[in-house]
Amino acid sequence: MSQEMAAPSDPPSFTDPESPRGRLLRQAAHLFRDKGYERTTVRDLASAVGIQSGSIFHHFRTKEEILKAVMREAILVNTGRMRSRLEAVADTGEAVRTLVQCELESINGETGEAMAVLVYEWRSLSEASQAEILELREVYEGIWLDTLTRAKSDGLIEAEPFILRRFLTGALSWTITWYRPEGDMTIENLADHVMSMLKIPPA
Amino acid sequence: MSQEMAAPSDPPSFTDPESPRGRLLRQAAHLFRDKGYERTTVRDLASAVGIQSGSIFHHFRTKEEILKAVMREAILVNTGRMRSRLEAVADTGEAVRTLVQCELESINGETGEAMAVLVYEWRSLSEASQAEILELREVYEGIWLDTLTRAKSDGLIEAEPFILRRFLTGALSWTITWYRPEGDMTIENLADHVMSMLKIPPA
DNA sequence: GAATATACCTAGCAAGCGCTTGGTTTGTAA
DNA sequence: TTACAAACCAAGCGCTTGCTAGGTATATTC
Repeated sequence: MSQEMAAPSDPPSFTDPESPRGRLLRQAAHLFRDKGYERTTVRDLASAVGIQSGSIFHHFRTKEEILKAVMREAILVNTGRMRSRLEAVADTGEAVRTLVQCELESINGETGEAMAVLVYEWRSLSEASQAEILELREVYEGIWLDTLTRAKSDGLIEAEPFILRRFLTGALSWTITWYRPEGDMTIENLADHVMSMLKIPPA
Repeated sequence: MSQEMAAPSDPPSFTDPESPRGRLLRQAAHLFRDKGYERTTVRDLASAVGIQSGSIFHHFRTKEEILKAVMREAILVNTGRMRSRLEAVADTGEAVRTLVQCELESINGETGEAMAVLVYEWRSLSEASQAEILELREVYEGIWLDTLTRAKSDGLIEAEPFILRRFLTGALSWTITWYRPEGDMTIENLADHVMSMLKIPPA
């Protein structure tokens, strides 16, 4: 006789990538990015990790919860990395560059698929989940806005921090559609291009 | 006794917005943008235009063909408008500004919903349809690239036209997520911000 | 006034979907 | 050895989906 234990949902921290849950999240990010959330079935996801479709629901209560978890962990990882990189930086111009570089890495590095899912599959979240994820995003955006505001009062940039951040969000996130890390151009080169567009001189 | 006539697919030109097909396309753009293509059912679309779900297939052979038509007409309309506006412009800097302004209007004006669908629902097209739409996009992108290349050889911009165009694509298309035409900022203001970021002086 | 085309309706099929249920296997630790 | 939880399987339910079939109403054209 077996008893039902509710599938766990929001762990306090990151998921171990080698755990069954971690492998599931990685494959989910890949499939959701590749085919879109709605066009990815739980059967697709299950066979990608080599289990039966029903077994998914031992790890997550619903399909949507998988999507939410993918987004959640992506933001948490990238907010954390941004924070720790900023600690080593005093100069404001250098701080802006650090943020640009971090965001390019988020988008084009290991968490890239999850970040793309975050942008493209937003509407597939319920309103409750959207609010939950939005809260995490606001922490991330707060760091950006603080830094840009400092750059403005230091006279490094002319534009409104709000508007500049929005142009940057678009320009940087769009790199996922065309930038190929295996090509000639490095992420550092990319960041250089951005910085020269912003008229901020190298530190 | 009724005989089957295949539903029409690609008309030579634009669809009359007042025709049943036109109304369907407008509602489709709206719903696809609002809820996403996959989450919009033919029943949703039918009831939005006030007909039965089966009647949709009198006008389009498949649901995907509706998506394709939405994208097709959006590109055609905007390529046409861009072309005609450029005719009145000689100065290269002014030409760049015209393109920026046109694209902002495409994204935030009447065709905005269709343009958003073009960006967000790309993966819902079959490969064959993707190729078809890509051909139309390449005409549009050709105009951009010609103009930016001219601006570069005139010394107006420093960046590679290819890369600059990509940054611009991202930054401009992202405006749909935050810019509100009914607010204080006009599209001209927005274009001004972009031009100042590109260091191109007013004509 | 017969023929034809357009625009729609009613009813429903076949397939695919997320998810549930009840159970088995495997690993860990007392 | 027994106890127990985590990880998974096999089967399938109930519902929604895109789409089809066969028919009707109305307007236009010859």
